Amino acid sequence: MTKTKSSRQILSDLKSAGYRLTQSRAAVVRVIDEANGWLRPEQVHAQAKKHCPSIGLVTVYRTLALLVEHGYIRRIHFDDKCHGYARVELSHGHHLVCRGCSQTVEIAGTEDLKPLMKQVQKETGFVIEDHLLELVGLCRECQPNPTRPRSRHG
Amino acid sequence: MTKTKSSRQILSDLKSAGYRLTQSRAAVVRVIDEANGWLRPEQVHAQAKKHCPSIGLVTVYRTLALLVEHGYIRRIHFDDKCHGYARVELSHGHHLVCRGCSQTVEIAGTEDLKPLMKQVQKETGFVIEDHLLELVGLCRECQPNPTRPRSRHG
DNA sequence: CTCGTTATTGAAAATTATTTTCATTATGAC
DNA sequence: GTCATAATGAAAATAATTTTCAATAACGAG
Repeated sequence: MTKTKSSRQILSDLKSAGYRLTQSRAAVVRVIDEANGWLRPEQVHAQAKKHCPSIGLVTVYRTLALLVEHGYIRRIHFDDKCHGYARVELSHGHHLVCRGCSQTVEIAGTEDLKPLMKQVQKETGFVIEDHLLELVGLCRECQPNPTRPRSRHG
Repeated sequence: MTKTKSSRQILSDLKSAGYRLTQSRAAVVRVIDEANGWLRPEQVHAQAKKHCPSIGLVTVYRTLALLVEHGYIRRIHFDDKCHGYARVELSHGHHLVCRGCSQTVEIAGTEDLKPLMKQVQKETGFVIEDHLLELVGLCRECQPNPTRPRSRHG
């Protein structure tokens, strides 16, 4: 249902909104658009440099914030201090994270949440616009060896 | 189903696991136990000081990490850099965040996710141990005035 | 196309949550 | 009580993110 906007469309939207159409912004938007999962700011920066070699990490942060602000992308939270960013459509996929090896799998099936959302809307009066589900567990390979890795804060 | 362990029980579990039973730890565990929602490390520290005036923020962090490690509490993520911690039982409640005023509401009803979890386990081979659902929307009060607040990164 | 205004940028400094280091303290076994 | 050592607190270190500010580039007017 929620159709992701193309790079071009996002840029033209921003232009209409009064923002200047800079190479840096084009680069970041393009990177996000072409990625098929979430990216950390550093990764966005690395990729964006290919299209706009002079772009700085600071501008990446600023552009990401702009895109979040305008609802084109969504911020994703992780256990360590790093955040990730993904196109809005992608962030709707559920997240399955392995506690053992940290691999992350995207799972479809937002449909299953519909009834829950409806119920919550009724009970709380909130209008729900977005959701993010993170499941944590052990993948097949880590199950025989469920060592709890001294999570990245050590 | 998931019954929260009492302060006392957690402490005695830790003792059995070979950890020393210090005043600092007792204080942190007690604070977490008495809170009826999530707390940021700073808040835990402030509360814990009432029971153990000498406790330092560093020890709070260490104790929280210990409790997470052993599965007594769960870390919760926020848009800004601050994390929150809550008893496991609480963290299983779903999270409803208002995009307008940032208020966060805990909602029960993990049951609705059971079928989804089962399906995912079957499809992916993961053993799912925990989950975190964040719903984002607008609360009743913010609905008439859906100004997007320059999210806390400014 | 050129010029001027001004939004945007990059680099470096600043900020802030969290972690590490290490000398000191307090817990628990004897 | 005494002792070995896990645990602590203070300060320094770290790392992601923001802010500052002079330099640059986008784009509307001419």
